[in-house]
Amino acid sequence: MALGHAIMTALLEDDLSGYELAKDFETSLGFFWQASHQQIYQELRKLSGKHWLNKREVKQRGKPNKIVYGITKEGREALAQWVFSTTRTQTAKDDLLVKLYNLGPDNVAHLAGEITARREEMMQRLYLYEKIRRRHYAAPELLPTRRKGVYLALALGIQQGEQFLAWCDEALDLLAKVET
Amino acid sequence: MALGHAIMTALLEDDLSGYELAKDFETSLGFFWQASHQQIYQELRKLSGKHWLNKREVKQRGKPNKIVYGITKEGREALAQWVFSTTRTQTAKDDLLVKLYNLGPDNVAHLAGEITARREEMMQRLYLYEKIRRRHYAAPELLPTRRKGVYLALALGIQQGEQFLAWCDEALDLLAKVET
DNA sequence: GTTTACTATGCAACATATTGCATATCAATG
DNA sequence: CATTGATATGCAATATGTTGCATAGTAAAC
Repeated sequence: MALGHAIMTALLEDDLSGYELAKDFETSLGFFWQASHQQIYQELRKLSGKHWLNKREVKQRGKPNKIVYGITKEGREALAQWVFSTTRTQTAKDDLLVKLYNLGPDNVAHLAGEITARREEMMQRLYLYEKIRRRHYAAPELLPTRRKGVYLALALGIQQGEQFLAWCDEALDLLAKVET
Repeated sequence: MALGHAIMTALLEDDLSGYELAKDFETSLGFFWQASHQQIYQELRKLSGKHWLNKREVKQRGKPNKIVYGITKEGREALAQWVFSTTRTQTAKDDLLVKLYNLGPDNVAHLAGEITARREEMMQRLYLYEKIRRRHYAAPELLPTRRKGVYLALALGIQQGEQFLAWCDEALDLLAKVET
């Protein structure tokens, strides 16, 4: 049950509501783990049922009230234990690559379009993550331990992202020479 | 329903049984799309129910008989259409990165171990994929169109893999300096 | 003052994926 | 001749994830 652990990880430093978590999962930790709000709300109820999270309602002005969750001592312990569990190697599924196996004169243009769109998307993500790195992770060796872990995740995201951009260029180049 | 399309893609050139598909999905196309045999058998029945695949039993000596599936004309058409469907951006979930967010003096050693194991795994995959590239995709520009697509998928796998190795080294280096 | 957008949470149905088990043939090992 | 391992397919239960919809408050735009 990794989603639960991802959520608890996100709650290590700040207490957050489901809505805020869902937004976070679109950025930051969400670079490595995505989840929709439906999943998050369900999981939050499960986790607080296990007493791994506690909740409290926060009244707001100008906005609907929210339910803010925090990680409990039991939660922290469960999370710490989970880190030691053996992880099955990641899944890594990507429609685009399956589609590429079906490359043909009729769909080159479409696939080139998809690759271009992905490239754009990745550029935007990279911009965001580079900004975070420059601001908070400029000197990784000097960071407190936990932050070093976050830095490494970020570094992988950035490096893979840059790699992906280079691949997009190579792919678009090759596709441009395909006869339609 | 991308699993079905991945299966049909695998059947584009050869007719295969569920068992053979499951093995294939551990290598080659499985680099980009993984599925267990249970999933594959179920999906095969669904697909032949839709007449996108046909099946025939093949009697074997020294082994149990097998059911071999082939893609039908309707299947090819559905697959060709699917390529034009818009793909939601990939999910990309990885426990290891979530775990890294939990880096601490108590678990550095364990996480370094996990990274080392991943590195090993990737080395083996890379060896396999480099071999395939050298043998079949040495001159990408000269390949027939469909093969160019396969080449690009392979190239991405290789490049991301090499990138990952470099990251592992960086990570292990940084983790080695963490006080336990 | 009505529409649009953002905040905030939730249900229900369905699709997909995982886990554990069951079955059966045959080859090779010991 | 009993065990192990590879081939080959399948069921059932559970877990996880997606899609579509519903509700409701408030702010800002038009």
